[in-house]
Amino acid sequence: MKKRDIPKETVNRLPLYLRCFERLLEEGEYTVTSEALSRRLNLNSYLVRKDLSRFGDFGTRGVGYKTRKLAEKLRAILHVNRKWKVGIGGIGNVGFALMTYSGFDREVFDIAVAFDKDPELIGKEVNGVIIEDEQELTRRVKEESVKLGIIAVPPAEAQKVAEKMVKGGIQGLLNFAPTQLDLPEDVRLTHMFFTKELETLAYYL
Amino acid sequence: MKKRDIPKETVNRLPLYLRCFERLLEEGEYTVTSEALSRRLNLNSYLVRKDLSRFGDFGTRGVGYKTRKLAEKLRAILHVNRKWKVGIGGIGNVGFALMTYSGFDREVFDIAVAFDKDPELIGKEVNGVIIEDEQELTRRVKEESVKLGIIAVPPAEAQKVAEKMVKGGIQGLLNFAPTQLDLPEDVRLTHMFFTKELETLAYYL
DNA sequence: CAGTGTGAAGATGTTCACAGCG
DNA sequence: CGCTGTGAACATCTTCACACTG
Repeated sequence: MKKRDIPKETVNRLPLYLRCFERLLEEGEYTVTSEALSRRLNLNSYLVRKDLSRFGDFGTRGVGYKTRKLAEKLRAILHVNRKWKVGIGGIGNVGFALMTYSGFDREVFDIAVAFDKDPELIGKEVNGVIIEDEQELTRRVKEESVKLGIIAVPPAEAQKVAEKMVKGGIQGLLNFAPTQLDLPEDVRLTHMFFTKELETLAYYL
Repeated sequence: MKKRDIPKETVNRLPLYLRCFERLLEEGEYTVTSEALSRRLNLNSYLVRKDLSRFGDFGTRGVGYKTRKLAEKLRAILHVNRKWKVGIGGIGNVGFALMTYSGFDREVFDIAVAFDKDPELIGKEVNGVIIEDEQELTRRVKEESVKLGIIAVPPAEAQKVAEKMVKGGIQGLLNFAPTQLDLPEDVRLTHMFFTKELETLAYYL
């Protein structure tokens, strides 16, 4: 089960499968076929089977997949069967929205620390978390063993804040600033860049 | 220049190239080589050249690309050399953050209409736009010829709101609700799903 | 002669057909 | 008998080598 052997496209789909199994469970469906799954996700059933089979023989021939079992397996594979502390840098509109976003499961992704450089914001509480001084970022992230970070500062400061996070021991970063970051190879980096997505949409219209 | 012939991965990179050319222009760099571009974007220079050459012979052999010319070409290719009206459904934390987000160029993506079903919000003004009743969505979107939409409502309502948008003539949708949408083939759909990205990061840690 | 543009080779990802198990 | 799991075929995307040109 070496991570290098799993296509990254497959990994990108795992959260979709997980969500689907969780929803099915809520709906009282205890088994599901690859065909039914593929219809829900707008994929091809061959692909669903290939993806899931990469991690083990989870299905039952002639029946399909057990929703409860698969949800559990996928949570383990994705490491979301535990709590991850998350640190946010920059509490502007985006940072604030993330701190108060109700879509996260706080038992999995727990926003434990938040930073800004604005003295007006430092010390304020948002959704149970006190905003701290950005100068303390590295120290506090290390202290709290935060491993996941979110960059929500303006583009000009993104690189600097990202470096502070990495220095604090952060291993995965979600970057909301519309700028490229130059970080060590071993730091996992994902971009969320609204404008880029709108531009891509505009291309096709 | 049929859209079908351009790999979608290339299209996904066009906004990155555009941003890079714009930045170079600001920095006073009037030409740039594929090699220098590729270093900025963490890509391979062969790929940069292949991507750009799909739309025409934009480069000058022995020199590189002219930043101003390429920025203009890319804006034309992406159709961001004009104003697009954008409609937002759902003014919760995410919708509000988007309405006040400073990263959009308002001359390109202009949030023209915003909707919510909460009577407390309807009639309020956010960043120059008055929030309207969600019941009016289809009519108003049609009236204003809005072609791009953003879904920022809770997942349970996303499908319904998306259908209203499509009925109003919207052709491209950016969905922030963590749920699959079932829409006509000809509506372009992109998902922005924070939790999915965090889960993918967690997988690799 | 430096740097683009491009056909061909290579890598990655998806679809298919069907063997094999419950 | 139905549905999974999987090698093989196919499609897509990236890298490479180099011809070509300003």
